[in-house]
Amino acid sequence: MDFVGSVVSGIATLTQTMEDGRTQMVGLLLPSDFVGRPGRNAAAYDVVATTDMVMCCFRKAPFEDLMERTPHIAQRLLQMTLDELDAAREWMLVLGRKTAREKIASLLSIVARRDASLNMSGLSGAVSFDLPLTREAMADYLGLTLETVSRQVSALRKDGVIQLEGKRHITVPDMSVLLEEAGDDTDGGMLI
Amino acid sequence: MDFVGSVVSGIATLTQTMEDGRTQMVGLLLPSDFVGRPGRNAAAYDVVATTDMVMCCFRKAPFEDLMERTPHIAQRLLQMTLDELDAAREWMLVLGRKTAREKIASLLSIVARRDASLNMSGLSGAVSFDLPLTREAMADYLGLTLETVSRQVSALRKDGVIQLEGKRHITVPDMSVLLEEAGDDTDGGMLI
DNA sequence: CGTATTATTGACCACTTTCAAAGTGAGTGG
DNA sequence: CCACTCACTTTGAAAGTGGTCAATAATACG
Repeated sequence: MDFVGSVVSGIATLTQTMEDGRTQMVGLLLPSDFVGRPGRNAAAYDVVATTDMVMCCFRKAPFEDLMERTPHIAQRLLQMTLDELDAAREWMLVLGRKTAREKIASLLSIVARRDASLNMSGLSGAVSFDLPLTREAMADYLGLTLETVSRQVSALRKDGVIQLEGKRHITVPDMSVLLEEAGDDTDGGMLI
Repeated sequence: MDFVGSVVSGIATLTQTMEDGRTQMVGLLLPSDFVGRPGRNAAAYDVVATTDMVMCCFRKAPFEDLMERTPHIAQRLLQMTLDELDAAREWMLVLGRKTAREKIASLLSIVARRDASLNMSGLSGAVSFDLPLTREAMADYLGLTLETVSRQVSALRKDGVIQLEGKRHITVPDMSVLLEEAGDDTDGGMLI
C-alpha cells in the first residue's frame, strides 16, 4: 500500500487469516474512517470491500510530508487511532468472555447505535436498521460459526428481542432489552 | 487520571470487567510502554499493577501543551498507538479463533519473543524465561478458565513442547515447535 | 425455470467449563 | 525446626455450549 485515505461511501472489512483458513474480522471500515498507516510500509491485514466503495486517497510520501508540516494532522490521527484502539479492546471482551447469544446482541447493539447516530434518530422506542453483513461475515466478526449465528439470531427472534423482515432488516422493539442480552450496562452510558 | 506517563520498571495489566465479574485482559504494560490518553479524561479500563512499579509521570495539562509545541511527540505517540492497535488486533485472532492449546502456545511465544529481544538472546536453540503471570492472569488474557490453562500447560509439558522448573520458569527446547503449536507461520517472519 | 448463493434447522460430538477435591510451596509463628 | 496457613496450582468427573456434518429452505439472478 503506497497510499492512505478515507472512506467516503461503502463498507470494507479488515480481516486476519490463519494458514488453515480460519479468519477473524478485526475491524470494519465505514464512511469517514481512515485507511492506512502513515510511517509503515506493510499492511498487517487483508482489507476487503464488501460493497462498492468511494475513497479519497493520498499518496503516502506527500501525505507524510504534509504531516511533518501540519502538526494538527498527527494529533487528529492520534485521536482517531486511540478511538480504534478502544473499539478493538472492547471487542476483545466480546470475543474472550461473552456467550454466543451475548455476542450477537452486542453486534446488533453496535450496529443499531451507529445507525441511530447516523440518522439522528434516537434510541428510545423501536429501532430499525439494515444489517450490512452476511451471516458468515457476522460469524467472522464474532468468532463463531455461521450456523451458531443463525441459531442465535433465530433464538433472539423467538424470544421477542428482535423482529426480522427478510434476512437483513432488523427491528428492535426495546433497546434496553437488547442491551440486557448483550451483558452491557442497561442504565445510563448511552450517549449515542 | 490527570496524568500520563511511561513505565520504567514493573508490570501492569489493562482489564475490562463485566457486571457479573467476567474479566478480560486487554493489554499488558511493560517497561517503556506509555500510559494514558492525551486529550481524554476518562480511562476506559482498569489499570492494575501486578508487581512493584516505577513510572515516569507528567501532569496531563502541561504534557498536552508540550505536545502542541513539539509536533514530533504526537508523531511518536501515533506510531506507538498504531503498534498497540496491531497487537490488539492480533490478539483478537487469538481470542476469536484459536483453541485453548493454541492460545497457550501463542502467549508463550509472545513472552519468549519479548524476552529474547530484551536480553538480546536469539531464538535459535533452547529459550528460557520466567512467566510474569499467574494462571488466573493467563486465563484472563486468553479468555479461558484457569483450570483449562493449567491443563493445557501440563499437556504441552507432557508432549515435550515446553519444560517447567517450578511453576513459572519455562524452557522451550525448540521454538519452531512452539510456533507450530500456536498455529502461526513456522518459517520466516521471525525478525524478533 | 434452473442454478448459485445465502440461510435455517437437526443430530451428534468435542472441547471447554463447572464444580469439587487434593496437592504444592512460601512465609509465619509457636 | 516444624506445624500451620494462605495463595496458587493441579487433577478429576460431569455438564453444557458451540462446532461439525448434512439436509433442506429461501432468495436472487441469469
